[in-house]
Amino acid sequence: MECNHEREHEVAAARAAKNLPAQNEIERLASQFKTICEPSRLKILFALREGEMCVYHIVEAVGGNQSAVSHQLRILRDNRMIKSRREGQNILYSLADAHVLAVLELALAHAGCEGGEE
Amino acid sequence: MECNHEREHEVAAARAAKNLPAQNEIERLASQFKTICEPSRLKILFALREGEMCVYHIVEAVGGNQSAVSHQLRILRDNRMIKSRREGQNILYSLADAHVLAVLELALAHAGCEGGEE
DNA sequence: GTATTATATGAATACTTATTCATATAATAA
DNA sequence: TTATTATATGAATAAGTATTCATATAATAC
Repeated sequence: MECNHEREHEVAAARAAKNLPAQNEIERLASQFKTICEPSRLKILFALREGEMCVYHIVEAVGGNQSAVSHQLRILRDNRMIKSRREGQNILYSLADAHVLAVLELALAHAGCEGGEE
Repeated sequence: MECNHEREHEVAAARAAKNLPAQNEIERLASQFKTICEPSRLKILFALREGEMCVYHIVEAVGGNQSAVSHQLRILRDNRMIKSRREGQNILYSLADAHVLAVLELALAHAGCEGGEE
């Protein structure tokens, strides 16, 4: 493989290699996306748009069983998508910050426009 | 599990359930994020910021072997993140549209601010 | 103290997916 | 036609991960 392209493309390739984000930044990005690439976890995030909720109510809102939801909450929390605080016997979860929502809404808008109106 | 919270929280849960995006929309979102949650694929997308490139140059820019890159290009293309056109023996790839870049840049900005300056 | 309720978590299983290797296709050159 | 170059792809393997089940922790009530 030696590629018979114009030099223009070669330059783009060299610049691309040089302008790639650092490996650790790429990996951080990847794990952020990995955190929100599962329907079960996306549902939790969308549910938390309504505000702080305990595990029981999250389960009610998104379906599934308590153990599965708890595991997913853990993953979301470890990846800083959500935060939690204890209140008596309950643990209340909420979105970590506005950025999370921003990415979701942006992607939602993108997904929505595949119908053709653009 | 019966939850001893104020009625306020119950209402949030009910609204959350009602306001969840439709299941098929959730799944479409999930697969979009799944498409970009792998470092190898993220690198390809970032590389293509510089413009159209053939497979050989993409391999040069992101590393790895040709087969692996081709497989990832396929996944990116099937999920409409990139598009391709043939030019002689080469296949030139490019970003599908500006939305892709927008999500990446937004996430990149988010990732960048964990250092503390917010 | 014991009982109950809310949540978390380790381990096992099942599912998904990335990567590699070998080979196929498709364009071009001779 | 055959040879070469660029890219794609099926199959196998290996790595990752979601879900379930059973159990643990932690707060509260008795």
